Amino acid sequence: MTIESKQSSSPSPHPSKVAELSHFPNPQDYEGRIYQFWQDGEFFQVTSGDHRQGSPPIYTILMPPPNVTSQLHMGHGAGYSIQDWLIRWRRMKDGQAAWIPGLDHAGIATQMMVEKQLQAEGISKHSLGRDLFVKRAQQWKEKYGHEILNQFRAIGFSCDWSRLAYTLDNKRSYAVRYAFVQLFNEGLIYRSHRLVNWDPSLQTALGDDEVENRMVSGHIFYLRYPVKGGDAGQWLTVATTRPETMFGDVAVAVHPDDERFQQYHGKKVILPLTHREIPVITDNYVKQDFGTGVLKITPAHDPNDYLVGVRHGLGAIDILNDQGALQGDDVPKSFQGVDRFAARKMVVKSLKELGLFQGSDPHKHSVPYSSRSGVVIEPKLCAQWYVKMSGFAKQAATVVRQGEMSFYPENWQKTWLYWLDNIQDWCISRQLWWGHRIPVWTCENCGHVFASLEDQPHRCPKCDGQTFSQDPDVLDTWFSSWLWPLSPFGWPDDSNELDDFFPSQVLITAPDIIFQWVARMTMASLKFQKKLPFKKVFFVATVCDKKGQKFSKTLGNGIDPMDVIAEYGADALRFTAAFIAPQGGRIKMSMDDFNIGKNFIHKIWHASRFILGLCDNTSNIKPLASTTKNVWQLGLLTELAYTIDKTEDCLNNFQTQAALRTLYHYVWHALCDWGIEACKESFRMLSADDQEKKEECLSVILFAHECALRLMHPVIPFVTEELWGHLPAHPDLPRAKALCVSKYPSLTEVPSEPRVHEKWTLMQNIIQKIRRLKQVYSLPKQSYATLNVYLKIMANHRFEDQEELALITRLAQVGIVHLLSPQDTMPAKSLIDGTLYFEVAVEVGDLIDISAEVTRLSAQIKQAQGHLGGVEKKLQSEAFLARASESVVTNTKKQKQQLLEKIGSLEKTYESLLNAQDGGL
RNA sequence: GGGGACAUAGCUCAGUUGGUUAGAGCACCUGUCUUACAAACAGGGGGUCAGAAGUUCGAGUCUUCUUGUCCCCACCA
Repeated sequence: MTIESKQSSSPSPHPSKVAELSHFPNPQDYEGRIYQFWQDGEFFQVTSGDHRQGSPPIYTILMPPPNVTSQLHMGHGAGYSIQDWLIRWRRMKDGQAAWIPGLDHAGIATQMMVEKQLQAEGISKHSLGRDLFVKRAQQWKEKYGHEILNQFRAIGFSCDWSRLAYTLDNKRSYAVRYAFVQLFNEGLIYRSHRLVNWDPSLQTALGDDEVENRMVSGHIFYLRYPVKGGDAGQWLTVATTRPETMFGDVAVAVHPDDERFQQYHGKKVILPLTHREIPVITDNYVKQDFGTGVLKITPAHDPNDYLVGVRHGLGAIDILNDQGALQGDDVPKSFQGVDRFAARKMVVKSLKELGLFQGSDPHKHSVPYSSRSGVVIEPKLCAQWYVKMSGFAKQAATVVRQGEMSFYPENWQKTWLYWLDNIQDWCISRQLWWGHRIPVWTCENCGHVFASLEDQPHRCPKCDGQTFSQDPDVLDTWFSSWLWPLSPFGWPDDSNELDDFFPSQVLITAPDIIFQWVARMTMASLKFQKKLPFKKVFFVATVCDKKGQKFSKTLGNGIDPMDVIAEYGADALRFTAAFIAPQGGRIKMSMDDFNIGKNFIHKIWHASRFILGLCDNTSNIKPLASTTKNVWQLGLLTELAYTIDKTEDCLNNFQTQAALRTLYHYVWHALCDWGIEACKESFRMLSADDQEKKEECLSVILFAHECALRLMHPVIPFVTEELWGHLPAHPDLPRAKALCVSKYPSLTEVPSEPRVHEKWTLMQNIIQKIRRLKQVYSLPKQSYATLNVYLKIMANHRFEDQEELALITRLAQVGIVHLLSPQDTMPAKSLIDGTLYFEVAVEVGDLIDISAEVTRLSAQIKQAQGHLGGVEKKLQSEAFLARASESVVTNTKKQKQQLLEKIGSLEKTYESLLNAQDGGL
């Protein structure tokens, strides 16, 4: 079924087609109504299964599901606007396109928001209990999920709402369990006791990607550890940024070759404050020239020390509890329960009292922070679940190396490969309550540990036992996100939907989740479906404030899309976001920028008003094929054809900014500045009874205008849909029920003639030069209607048609334009300008003193001669003639000829001006 | 330390196999309420393309270095 055959049977969304458009577009008058119309028409819903009867596969884009932590910000607004642009474009082009909407439960981020909320209410999460806490989180999700969906509609996103998926709903949860169980049974998920990133505030392990390293100005402290059996005052001085971890020290290490410490090899030192004895070990890891050359080894609280500890079989002493306070048998009584930062000061103070503190130096170093809670991460030894990544990473790297998957901009490839080639296993367990519960069970009878697809397993696979305990932890939120290319389509059940929508065509997302999300989706799809989830990944720009700082809640520098919509309208938001978004990199955005979009909408609104006005007098609109097209008409249509061609080319390569600039130029300049203005003049020149010619004008301008609406619709859907409804249909542009499902203009449907376009451009240049002379020399306005203008054409275009000269005359607002042959002499007392292709003279007589023009003309001649000099030098160079391509040489020769002609003509004019000046004196 | 960039008009940025005299939007200046649009129209001014060297007949574009800014990854206690 083609779109065009769905002829209008539903009521129009518009109150009245003949109603005058208001003077100023007010988006609030129509945006809500239009969106309702789209929804009622179900225009964005995709019927799956259609394509298997011979239609092409469905063009699909997966929306990166926004977190339900809070409402959307302009970062979403900008990134999603681009997606909606592309999906609307494809829908109009192909007849079907699916944008799959979703919401992400955002495990840790949402849990934190709920905890904060509880804290504000004075409720502790533990007193509330797990079940009630999850209920609170669900309420949070309902509230913000609802708000987000409202925002989507307000911005005009054309998602297929019937396919809305949520990472924590039943189907998606089943997919998560299925994936987990499969990987578990294959041995790709395992449990391991090792050092993890611990967030003492949220009291959970974090993935490496949830840790943010910040440069901090701190101190490096020098602590003296007395040597066992040594003289009083004999000690080794260690350098550390974390004195409070000394109770967990298991050794001090020096470099084996460090001559300063040879005598201590094999000896022991006494840990101050606890009097525990620890060995002096040697390890190449120690840098002799850093600090004191003596390193304290604290395996339980430092990743590097951990490795040293493992190498030397030292064991580890954990001295911190889950909240980050000191605790344990090795911690002296007075330090028990003291927070790590308070303990730092206490240790320094105590050592000072003992004379074992040797001072401190300011020290800049990087400190890991939780990107969630913002507190300092504590490395902690504990058991967590991991996914073995090496196999996944290899595959994901290979597909990119072999060019099966590509990035826009492509430089992300290196980042991708570097990460995958150095990948660490993925820690997927979190000590949280909000998320997918880990489907691992322990049989209480035999102790067997197994993963289960069932909500509640019935019997132990090993001993038939019937009571089990489930792992209390939940999965990393990305463990559901990485299934996103599959889970919205019924996976893992055998599903036709999957055939329809998997793989999708392109992923459009922010570059900062390339590892967490993009890479892992690639891995999951390759693993579970043996296919890439998408072959192209387009990274949108990051939205920042004017200073280049990323929008953030804490800084309060963000822009709320709803504020933008209230002040400027959704179309202005979308247009502006697309217009200022660079290719990659960052968008520096401020509220004022949305005037760009607002102005454009204003412009297209008024163009429509004008054309609607023309339609009032003429009911008959001819097909284009039946019209004889004059220069501006064919010129405009050709420009339209170029625009269609270039836009398509840009969009295919995700060059959205170039595409939008092309469209902007067409609408504002080609259509409004030149097309409509020429159309007005044509109407004025035609006699009242020349109805046929007027109908031809109308046909062309209406066609060019409706194509503009169609071309712009994916970017500014509301205003174009609204205007489209007011304008009469053009016979060459069949209409569907709505603009959003009408056909996108295609090159083959637009008459074009490059030679005529060239001529129309030449005429525009001539008109601009004449206007320039009038204004630069401040000719009195009263004289305009009687000005004589002389025109020489050197380009290969003929101006025999009086209508064309008349059009120049009218658009340039002069009295009359006379055509001269290139050999003729320009009249005396005139102002001259031109290019290589033409020359114009505005005869001014004694209106103004032309001595200034004499000076300007001589400067012009000089400039042209300079240019000629350069060209001649090129042509005299044998190297140039020998090595430059033939077309370049030909062009250069042609250029030389044109320059010579121009200079000749200018000199002639110069002479006559001089004579006129003399004569006038 | 490793990697990725960026540096073009006052501001934000285009400039995709090197090829006429480098463009746009905003801002600025001048004129105009010309019956779609003053949120507009018409016109104008403004850039030794960060600096240096090299490759080339020819460099904003390619190579190297220098300077300045940003991002990512890793991390020395």
